[in-house]
Amino acid sequence: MRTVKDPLERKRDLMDMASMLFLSRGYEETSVNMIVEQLGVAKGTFYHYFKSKEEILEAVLESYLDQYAEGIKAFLEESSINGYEKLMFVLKNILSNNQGPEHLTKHVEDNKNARLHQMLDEKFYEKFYPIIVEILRQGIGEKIFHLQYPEEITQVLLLGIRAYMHIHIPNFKDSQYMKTKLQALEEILGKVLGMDEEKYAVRLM
Amino acid sequence: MRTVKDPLERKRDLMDMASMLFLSRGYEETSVNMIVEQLGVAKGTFYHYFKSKEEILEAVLESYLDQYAEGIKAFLEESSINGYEKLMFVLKNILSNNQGPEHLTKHVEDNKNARLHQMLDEKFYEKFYPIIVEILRQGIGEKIFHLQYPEEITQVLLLGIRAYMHIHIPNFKDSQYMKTKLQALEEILGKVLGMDEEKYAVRLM
DNA sequence: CGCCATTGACCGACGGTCGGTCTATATAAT
DNA sequence: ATTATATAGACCGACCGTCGGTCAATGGCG
Repeated sequence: MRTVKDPLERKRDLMDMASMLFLSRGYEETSVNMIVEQLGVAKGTFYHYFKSKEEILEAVLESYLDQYAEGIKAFLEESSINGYEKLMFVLKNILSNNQGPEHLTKHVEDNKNARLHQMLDEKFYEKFYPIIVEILRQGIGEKIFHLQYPEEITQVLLLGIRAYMHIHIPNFKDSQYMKTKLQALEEILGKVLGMDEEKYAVRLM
Repeated sequence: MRTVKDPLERKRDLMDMASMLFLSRGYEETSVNMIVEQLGVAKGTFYHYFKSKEEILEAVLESYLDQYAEGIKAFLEESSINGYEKLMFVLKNILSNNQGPEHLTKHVEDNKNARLHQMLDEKFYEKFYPIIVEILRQGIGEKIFHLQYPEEITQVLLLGIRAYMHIHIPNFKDSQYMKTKLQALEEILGKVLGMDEEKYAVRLM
């Protein structure tokens, strides 16, 4: 049987199925054959739309992170709050984002998703770096933050926090453990951002 | 032709060859066949010593990082310097360690080494976390550092700094760029560690 | 009719397995 | 002390299923 679809729709179908399988079974453990079999299309169709398995991974992650980041950017632009409030909003959002690929993927062993995580980290950084830098600049202008290297600090924080929150060595059900992590983060951020402790405090909870 | 060797030596040979190939061609681009062909041994021999390609990667990285961390530990234990000096020593060492796998691997595209880097990061963290925490505790006892969450701060810093130093977006020959990165790091560390600015300053260069 | 989305048989390379061989050493018999 | 025998485990390479990827053929639609 041969069904011709709107190319955009077909591409979406492929990406959706790939996304589902990557999340439930891991990237390496998902074969191109599985994707096309589940969809009932031929392998050639897959390679008509994507030139490699890695390319569809990139497309899936790009699409996900674009949506995510655009949502946040839209909110920030239409609200006129200060840098401190913006930063708290974004950080809380990121930290509570145990929805999304990272979370759904958690039950799959990491070693079957090395490439996925690497690419996710890259794209996450790529999308959020400009947002955070902009916020820090605003906060510096407003004399709320006091720091000399907003770009570099954004880099360390973005990368460090992400990796930091991914460490779940102990029973990650333990909410006390998470609480301590967040408290420590508050201390670190307060210090690094150089905020006036009397007027502002990092509140992540 | 069949040559029987001391098993430890054979294992070393396999690990050395694997290491060389992983570094020069990348992990994914190195096949088990290449390793055994270069050594002139049969594939069965490889699987007699390692139960998977991934296992030899782990053995190689474990061996490398063990050596590295043990060297540092030995130095720290036989010297009786304060926490501040110890931390500077370790940080400089880590930062200048653009020798070692990370550096040698740089000319290979990262996407052919996702699993290698993931595992390297894990093992790096695993080996250095206890060292840094110990140093921070010492420095706190000596009233040099002032912070509440040495464990968590070590986590963020270790992970953040590593990822941070790996970003080489612009021409990484540009020493001014590296200098700015290090200056920013100095500022961050100074703040996070809560050091008395008059007596101590983070000096990474 | 011409275009291109779609098909699925096909390919080489890969990681990994397996039945079996060879040799060095320990043990027992002479 | 010397020789036969048994055991362990290092070593071999043909073989396997699966994978990502290719491509010539073909069917459907503007």
